[in-house]
Amino acid sequence: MNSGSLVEESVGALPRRERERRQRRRDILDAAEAVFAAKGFHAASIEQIARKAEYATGTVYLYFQDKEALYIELLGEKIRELLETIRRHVADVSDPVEALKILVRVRMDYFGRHRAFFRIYAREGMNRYEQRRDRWTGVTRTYEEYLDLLARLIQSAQRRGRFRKGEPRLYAVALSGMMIQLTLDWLQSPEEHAPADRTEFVLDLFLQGAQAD
Amino acid sequence: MNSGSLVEESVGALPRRERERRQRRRDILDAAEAVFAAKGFHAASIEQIARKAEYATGTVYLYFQDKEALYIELLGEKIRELLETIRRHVADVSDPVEALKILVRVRMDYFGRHRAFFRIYAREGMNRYEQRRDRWTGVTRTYEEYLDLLARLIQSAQRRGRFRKGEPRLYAVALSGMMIQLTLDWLQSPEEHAPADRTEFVLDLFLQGAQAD
Amino acid sequence: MNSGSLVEESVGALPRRERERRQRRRDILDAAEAVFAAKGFHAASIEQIARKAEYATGTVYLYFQDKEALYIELLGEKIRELLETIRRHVADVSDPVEALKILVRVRMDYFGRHRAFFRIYAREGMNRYEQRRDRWTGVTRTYEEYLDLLARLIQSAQRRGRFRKGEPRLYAVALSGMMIQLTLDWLQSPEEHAPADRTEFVLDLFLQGAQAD
Amino acid sequence: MNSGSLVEESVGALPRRERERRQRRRDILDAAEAVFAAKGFHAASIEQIARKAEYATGTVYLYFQDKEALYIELLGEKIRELLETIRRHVADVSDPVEALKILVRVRMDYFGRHRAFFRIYAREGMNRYEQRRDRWTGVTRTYEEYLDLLARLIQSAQRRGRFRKGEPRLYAVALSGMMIQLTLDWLQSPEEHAPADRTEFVLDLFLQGAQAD
DNA sequence: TATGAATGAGAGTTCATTCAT
DNA sequence: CATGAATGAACTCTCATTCAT
Repeated sequence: MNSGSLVEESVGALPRRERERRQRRRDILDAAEAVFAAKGFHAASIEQIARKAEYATGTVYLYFQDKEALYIELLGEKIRELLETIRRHVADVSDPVEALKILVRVRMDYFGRHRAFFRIYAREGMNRYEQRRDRWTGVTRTYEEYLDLLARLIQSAQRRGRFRKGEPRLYAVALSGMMIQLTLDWLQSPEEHAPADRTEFVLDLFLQGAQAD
Repeated sequence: MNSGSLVEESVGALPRRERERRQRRRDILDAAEAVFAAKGFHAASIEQIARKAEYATGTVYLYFQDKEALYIELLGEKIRELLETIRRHVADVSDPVEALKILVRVRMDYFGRHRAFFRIYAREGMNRYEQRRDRWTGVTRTYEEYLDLLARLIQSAQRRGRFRKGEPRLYAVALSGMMIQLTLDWLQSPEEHAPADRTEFVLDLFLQGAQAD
Repeated sequence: MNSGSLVEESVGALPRRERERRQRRRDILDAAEAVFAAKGFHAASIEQIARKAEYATGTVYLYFQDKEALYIELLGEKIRELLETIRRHVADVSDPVEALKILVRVRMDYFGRHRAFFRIYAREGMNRYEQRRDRWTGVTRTYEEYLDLLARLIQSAQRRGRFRKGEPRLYAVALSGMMIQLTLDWLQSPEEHAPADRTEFVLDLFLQGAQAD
Repeated sequence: MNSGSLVEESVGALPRRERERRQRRRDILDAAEAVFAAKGFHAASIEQIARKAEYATGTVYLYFQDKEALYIELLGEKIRELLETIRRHVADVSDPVEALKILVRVRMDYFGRHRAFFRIYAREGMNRYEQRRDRWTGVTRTYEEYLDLLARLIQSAQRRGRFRKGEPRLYAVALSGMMIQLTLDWLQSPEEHAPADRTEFVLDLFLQGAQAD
């Protein structure tokens, strides 16, 4: 029993080394999120990020190749997380309109809880810095997957006669735009309304706008 | 004749000095628009802007206090221009829904024709750099005026029973978000659709979404 | 007369702007020579060079693309100067052995007077830093021209039966090696001998070594 | 048996601890030779050397005080080795001219077989980095011993009337310079000649150059 | 004793801004 | 006024060295 537990010490968990390594990456990513959100890519400095994460400048470079790589990884991770959260919530829902409602709620909620990330996403989101555009393919692809998911739900609703005709991608983009702008506006205003209000507002507007006559 | 021309030199026009001064400002603003649009605020350099405008670096500083001031003035001017164009078109239209249609068309058209500006507006638009937030009040105010105009039209339509209830400002923001995102998407995609298509798409979606039952 | 002199003000000379520009380049090159000689390429810093030349760091970059470009230009210029000095002295000398004597004397003298340069030349001389090897072609070519000149004189002496057979380039390289090493040794020793002594020593050794039996 | 092996463990050899210690030093020195030769002192990094030797970065510092100490020790060891090889070959040769021939052949051969070392020796050889010149005394002294050996052979030949008069050290330095430069040139050229050719070339040139009339 | 992650000083380079001409 | 060379602070990134494990 004892020896067994000794053996199993790291079963089901990562070895300490790797665990710590990931923690530090996390620390840096979190600090980067805050700083990038506050200042944007260029105005943010590696030293600020390092200081905020309570590491030395050089340490950042042990975990990320350079400033842009850190930025991309941050964005990619967050978008992936959002996409996966949405997928999880939508997975078992067969009614596409119902699924859309859930998607909008999850997304508005996610943005409400990750304001720092949202600032980056909305304001500098798909900006590309430097020359190496290939580095961005991962992020771009994830973003496209998210749009595809939205578009497929809309298409599905159209086929069932619930939504009227029209290019599904355009509906997806328009819906996305409403959510982004309403969240941005909410972030800047002195929190009059709860973000939940805006969620239902978006849903009402979009669902009536898209519904079949 | 001679004396006449002497007198008329500055009749109905600004004195030469002032005229030239404005022309130079214009040159610089135009160059700045192109360069900021292509590279974003930080990556753009004053020297590039000056060279593009065919002036020396130092000259820029005779017309604008610093880089940020130039950026803000450019943005403010463009938004003001947009707002005034909209106002002109909407002025004599008494039906608020009709006015809204015109507003959307004018705005989508404006963005379609001022892509350089739109890149700035959408991507870095409301980003503030530096600490001095007060500098931005002018731009912010103009932007708010534009949103107010939108909101008032919506409120007007609500009062006439054409639109259903709901915070007018939220409708305004949502409509704005759709337009921005659809234009952005159009800028990045390989021009499948004409932007005009997207204009009518936005109108259909919004008007049905907002209409009273 | 007066007006004539006014017109001729810059005849036969460079305009002030260009003159000053060259002077500053000179200042920087001179400072770079001293610093590179004392520390070698890597250990020398742009800031040291700038400070020595009494300019700001950034100024160096107005005249040279980067650190390596400055280094290459410095080396190239000096070697070119040496080559031209030699050519000038040798031009009218028809006897190849006599020309060789002059060449050796000029070169030893040049090194004696440009010790800083010599340190660079001898110790790090043909080292290439960074990846861009093409940048070096100019310098390399000039150096090869110098070796060719040496080799041609030797070949000429061989044809006249003054020197014995053997690959002229090897004689050139060997002679070059003697001069370099003797100068290096002289630089490090407490100036016992005048460098002129070493010049005659090299000549005696080489000419007897190479002479036909 | 057991006790025997226990006893013999360190018979005729160093204790295991010390043996291992020396082995590690060797490993590191060998790796350092390759890396320094390929990149030069500054561009080489301790981490590269450690990785090449298959140790961790920190381990290098258990065996050498710092980067410069490692560099100096490497150089010193190699020069010592060369000096000893020469001494061994020359020890029993009574004719100084014969001994010189052997010396040149051994040295050219040594350089041909230790190109990595030669690159260091010739290109950065006597460069000193940092301020602490005293660290270099060991290397310098060994180098001087080598030059002395050369000079003594020459002096000996002079006394026997085989070589003409002249400062023996200058002959030594000149001979050294020829060898260095010819080897360098050979390293850079597309191996036309075998290095052995150059060895005989050096001997011919020097011996005839130095011989008494 | 060996490890290798963390450190942080220091390097090269850029560019907003100033100012003598 | 217009110019554009000079400035120097600030930034990204590297790497010799240290030290907890």
